[in-house]
Amino acid sequence: METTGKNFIEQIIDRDLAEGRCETVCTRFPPEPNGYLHIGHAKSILLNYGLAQEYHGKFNMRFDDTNPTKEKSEFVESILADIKWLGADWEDRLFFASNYFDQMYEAAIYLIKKGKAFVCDLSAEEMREYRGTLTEPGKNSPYRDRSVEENLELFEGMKNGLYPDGSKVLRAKIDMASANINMRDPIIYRVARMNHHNTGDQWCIYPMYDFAHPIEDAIEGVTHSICTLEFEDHRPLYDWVVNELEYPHPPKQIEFAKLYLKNVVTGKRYIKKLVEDGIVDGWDDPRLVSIAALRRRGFTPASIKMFVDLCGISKAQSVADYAMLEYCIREDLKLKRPRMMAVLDPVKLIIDNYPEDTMEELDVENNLENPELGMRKVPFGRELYINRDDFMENPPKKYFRLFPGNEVRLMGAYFVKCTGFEKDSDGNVTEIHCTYDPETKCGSGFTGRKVKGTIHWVAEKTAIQAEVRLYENIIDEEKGVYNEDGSLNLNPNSLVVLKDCYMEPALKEAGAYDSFQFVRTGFFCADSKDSRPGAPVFNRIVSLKSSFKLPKAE
RNA sequence: UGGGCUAUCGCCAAGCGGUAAGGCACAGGACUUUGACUCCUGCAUUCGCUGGUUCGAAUCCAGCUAGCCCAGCCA
Repeated sequence: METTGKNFIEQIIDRDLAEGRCETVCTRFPPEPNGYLHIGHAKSILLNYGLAQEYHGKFNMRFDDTNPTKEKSEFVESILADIKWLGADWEDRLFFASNYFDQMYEAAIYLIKKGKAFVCDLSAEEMREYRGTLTEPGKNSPYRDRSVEENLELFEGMKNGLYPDGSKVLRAKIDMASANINMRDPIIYRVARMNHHNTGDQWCIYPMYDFAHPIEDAIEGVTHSICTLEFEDHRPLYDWVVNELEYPHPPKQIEFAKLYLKNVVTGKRYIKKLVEDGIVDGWDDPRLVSIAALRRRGFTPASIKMFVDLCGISKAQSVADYAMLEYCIREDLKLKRPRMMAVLDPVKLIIDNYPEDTMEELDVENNLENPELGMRKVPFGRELYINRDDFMENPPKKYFRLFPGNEVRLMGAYFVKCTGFEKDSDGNVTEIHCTYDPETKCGSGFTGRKVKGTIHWVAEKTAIQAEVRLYENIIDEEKGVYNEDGSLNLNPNSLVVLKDCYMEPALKEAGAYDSFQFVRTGFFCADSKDSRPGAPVFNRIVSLKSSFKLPKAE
């Protein structure tokens, strides 16, 4: 389960430490508060936090809030809550890029004085024309050679609100002929009157990411600034900024591949659109893979950590199998939680030789693999519900659940032998009849004979009935969530499956029954909104992994 | 026809010149009060392709090919 070697980032850190480029390690997670976190962010959070732990360094939490139009306080709250839930601890180091606006402004002035930045009056369209294309170099702005004094005055004017939005920008003076478009005199400050969630109306100029980010890292003493692959082209600019600003211990940017999940909508942009279009109920809709949704559908922090570790860190574009995520939650829960019985798609089972009007309380182990979880009482009677697919009128070979003449074990109870069944006019099985053998009671030590099948059941009289919403993950990655014309490429009606469900009464004492976790494979899950730590799990959490397959017809 | 990055089993992923780890998935078998779990077993003569260097190459060199990212006053 553990990988043998260190990942490439650890190798870089080891080298930096060994060669004295840094003495300690400081990482950070710097989201823009413009949406909820999802499984991909979990990778970054756990990577950064894990590295800090591993090297006994620090992990900073920082909001990269330099573009107020998209940002909201609602998102900073949810992001903080999700990170806490995941278990990453920033201690007392919660920062906002917006708190560094003064220092960024000073840094810009420093650059102007060095002759490395200039105020440009080109319009956005003109700027685009001057920038050149991927294959052709750009050309210098006519404002590029303004004097330091003029630039200083103009920049101060920008800050003081002398110029309308979009009329002037501050640009780094680098190289308009660079093959890297990011180096073609990039904009580092813009004029924009926007209300900022943190600084209000204090500023009418805002720094751009490429200028702000390295400064934020440098101010905080971040040693390794880990981001995703699409920023590789920005690294030369990142380095340019920390160099020109002459920071004594410049931070280093390292890029790694994002995490994509097969058959699942990953990507904040799509998730956001699904939420905004009302296709899903909200950011925590269980069909999504936002952290909030994952939590609601019953995933644990440990399972997500395990998943991220299993996926590994590399620079190769990768799409993880959803099966891996499911493996992690099964693995995490199987020994920790009581496993209880429930019946979906119920059909009645009547034990003809069991006395009417009699109920008995059976003692059943909560988790066969972990006796420490204790026992519970499960009521048993003459009439039960079993899963419809646990019975077949004409079973194929190697079907060893219930069929006429066959004997199976009712889990935690007795052996029962099928004696017959009834159908309605449509041919649907309405009830199944059987007889039980009192000697075969569980725990009695009966060894007289064996059965191949064990099925789950719930006593009719005491069953808790509920409608369970099973959700199907949204999306087939190959087709995309949205078509090119913007229309939705999936049928919303197929996403939620309502199931009539009967559960054993012990669940009531264990908590609300909607905290019962139906973590299961096949892209289904149930809404576990109020899932508490330690909530029971569906007894067949693992057995549903591979349900009985019919032999292939020749 | 520009620049950057990537390429090892169906999916992740180690490997860093000495003769292809591991996990998921899958397939057999044993065990079994969950067709689960657990336990065995199998699963790349081969590392995108083609050449070259070398006693020896997934690892070095050259040339191809494929995929991803970049022309926001977004991050």
